[in-house]
Amino acid sequence: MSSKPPMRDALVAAAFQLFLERGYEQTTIDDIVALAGVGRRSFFRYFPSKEDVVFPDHERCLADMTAFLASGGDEHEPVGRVCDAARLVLRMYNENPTFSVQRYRLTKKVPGLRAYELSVVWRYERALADYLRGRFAGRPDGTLQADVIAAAVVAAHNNALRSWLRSDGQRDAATEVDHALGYVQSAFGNPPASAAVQVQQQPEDVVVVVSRRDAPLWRVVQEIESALGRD
Amino acid sequence: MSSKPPMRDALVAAAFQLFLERGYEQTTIDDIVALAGVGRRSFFRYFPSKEDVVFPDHERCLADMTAFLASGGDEHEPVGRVCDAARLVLRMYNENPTFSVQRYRLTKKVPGLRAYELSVVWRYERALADYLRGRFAGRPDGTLQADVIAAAVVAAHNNALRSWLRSDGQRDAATEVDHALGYVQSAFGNPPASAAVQVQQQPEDVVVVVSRRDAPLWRVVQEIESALGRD
DNA sequence: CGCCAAGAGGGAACTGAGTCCCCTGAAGTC
DNA sequence: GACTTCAGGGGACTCAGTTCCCTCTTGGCG
Repeated sequence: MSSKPPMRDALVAAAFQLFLERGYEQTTIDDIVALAGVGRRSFFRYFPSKEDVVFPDHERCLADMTAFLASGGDEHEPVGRVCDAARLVLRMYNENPTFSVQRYRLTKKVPGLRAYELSVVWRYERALADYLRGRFAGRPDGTLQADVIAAAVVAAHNNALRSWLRSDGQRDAATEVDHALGYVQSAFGNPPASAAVQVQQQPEDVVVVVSRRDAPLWRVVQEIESALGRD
Repeated sequence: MSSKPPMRDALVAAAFQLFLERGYEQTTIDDIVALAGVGRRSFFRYFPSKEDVVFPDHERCLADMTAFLASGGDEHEPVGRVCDAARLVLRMYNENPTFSVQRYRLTKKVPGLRAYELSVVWRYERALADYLRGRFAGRPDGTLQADVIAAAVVAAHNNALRSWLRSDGQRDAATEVDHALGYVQSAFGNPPASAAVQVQQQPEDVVVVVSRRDAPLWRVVQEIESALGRD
């Protein structure tokens, strides 16, 4: 277990105090280190850039997510797995709601912080997409499907997250995210593994597909694709 | 028609020459303006930041996209509409393939440029999502669906775009993008136009779809979706 | 006890992006 | 011909981020 450096927390606290009372761009690194009572050099020891102090826990969360995805679990369904990985991010936000809401207000106002947040979110999305690419290896459009599903999961997660943040943490974050991710799973298939689909090929350039009405759409599409003989 | 300032183009040319021969971070603004034979102040007249010179045409393209989406077209199906909007971006890349490939190599290497590109892509995604939010107004999960579909369209577009850029522009960009967007439409869409598909509903919770083998997949999916009674 | 190695923290100078203010000169316009 | 206007330039300034080197502690070991 790594011991928590109090200096790092002191810098975050000092930074947010100044950001909130005078604005992000109006606060210099020197202001922060002066308030924290440390040297300017020490700031950059803990945070590689000024933006990083606004997202002090994302590095750890990203490591958690990659560890979660790397830790096997290949018996689970891939889309559900990345949805669970996305829930890890929500959990981090939920651990410190007031801080998350303050940061949300900040990033909403400052374009530079919005841009930085995008690069953070992008790394999460890459982690999910890379995992799905591994699981989809061999499928015809494996990387395409992996990228699209990862983007959809992140978008759904962020939609719910932001709606929760806008409510000042009043509503239930987990419920909102579950609902949003449910939409993605319904679109890309949370297969109940059974999926009763029968395919018969007939002559004359015609394909007949017989499907149970409640079969997941993606499963039907998969069968049609192979029946049509697309690469 | 706005007259094209040659100075702007000269700055882009000088910048890329130096970026390619010595690297992005190793090139200062002073190097660029010295090579272009203009004053340092003039650089920032045309480009608000050093990153902007790498994406000189995205501002115009984003304006084109918002104009396209704002210009009615509400008789068209929403998902197909945003797919067409995404194709505008591809068209811009395709207008200058060698430049696009050079820029791709650059952004792939320089983290700062990758981050900046994300903020550019994000603005496209917001434009698509805002349009869809308008079209989906009133639906239960309208904004959720809009955000997710916009993200999926952008991800599919970028997947195909990058695969084309990696091939040095050898493969056909339009074909790749059409295929990628077709996947998204098959997951979310109910698209337009013709295809020889017959649908018969039978009792007993079963659907039979008869399709010509060369029918476009998205069209088949559309018929299945409506046959299955999905909203 | 003295010595040394290592590492946390600090200070000062430097680079380079981006901003501000004001100057110059070359058009038009009346 | 005086006046405005505006693209362009020059130079000083701020601030983020880097580099180099210093100090102080800590702790191990002879």
